[in-house]
Amino acid sequence: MVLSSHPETLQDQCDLRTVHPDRVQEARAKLMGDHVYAELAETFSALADSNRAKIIYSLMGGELCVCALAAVLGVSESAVSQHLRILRNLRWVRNRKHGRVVYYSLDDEHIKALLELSLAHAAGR
Amino acid sequence: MVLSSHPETLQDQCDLRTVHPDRVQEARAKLMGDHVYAELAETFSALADSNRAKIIYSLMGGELCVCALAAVLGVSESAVSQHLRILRNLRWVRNRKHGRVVYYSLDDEHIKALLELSLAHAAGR
DNA sequence: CTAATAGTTTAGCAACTACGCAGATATTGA
DNA sequence: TCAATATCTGCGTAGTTGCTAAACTATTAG
Repeated sequence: MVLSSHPETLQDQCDLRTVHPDRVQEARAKLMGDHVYAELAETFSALADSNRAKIIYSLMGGELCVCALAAVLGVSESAVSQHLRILRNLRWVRNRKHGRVVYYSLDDEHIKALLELSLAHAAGR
Repeated sequence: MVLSSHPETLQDQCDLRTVHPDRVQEARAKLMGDHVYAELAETFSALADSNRAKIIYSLMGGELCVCALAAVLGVSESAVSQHLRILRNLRWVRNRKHGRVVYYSLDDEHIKALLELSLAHAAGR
């Protein structure tokens, strides 16, 4: 989409508070509540770590227990456990306890599409 | 998908290095190169900030200059400029210079779908 | 040229994050 | 019950991030 009040002359300066307050007002009006963006950021930040990305990708092949994930990633079980807690709190993964082993699996069908879109974007560089 | 070697008995302990090394091996083999996950994380981390999410959402309504974005978000132009650099480096936005005004707009059609998927995920809580 | 304006960059600081370590918890086999 | 195992939690440290203030660049008006 192109701005209707598209600036074409150099007189269109950026002192928008006096020249284009309407454009700012329009954009402000379209914004949703702050909590929406906070949630968005929180959701994405769960995926913004390479080890968590590896965890999710590994879980696409089926559920895995904590120590298997630790072995796959090559980090401590403690670190994996903490990553899994973050992912679990945001409902990206769920867990199933079997004896003293806890198996984790993906909990949302959106995750695959998100990864694919992100990879597609990164590939276009 | 369900594990083919799905553990069903308590004898299936988690000492995978001796009991289920194959499962770990399988998952390790499926992993892509480290740089892929680093890129994924980098891509998502660009969206993992509420102000950057607001910037992107604002730009969906059309291009805006830096000071307009600053006014919309209610933060300094410097802060906006730094956010825009991050988004630009990852090709989420592009800029167009007109006189001394720099207009930013979205540079990737994937971004809308990503936000929608993330919002859909967050909504399902 | 000079002053003013829009934007960028840099330095510094406070807040946050990921990790390993050590200890706590939960579950099972003997 | 006791020892072993799998996981989780609390804590300290190193590294990262986002913001402000100030300096710097680029462009334009006079």
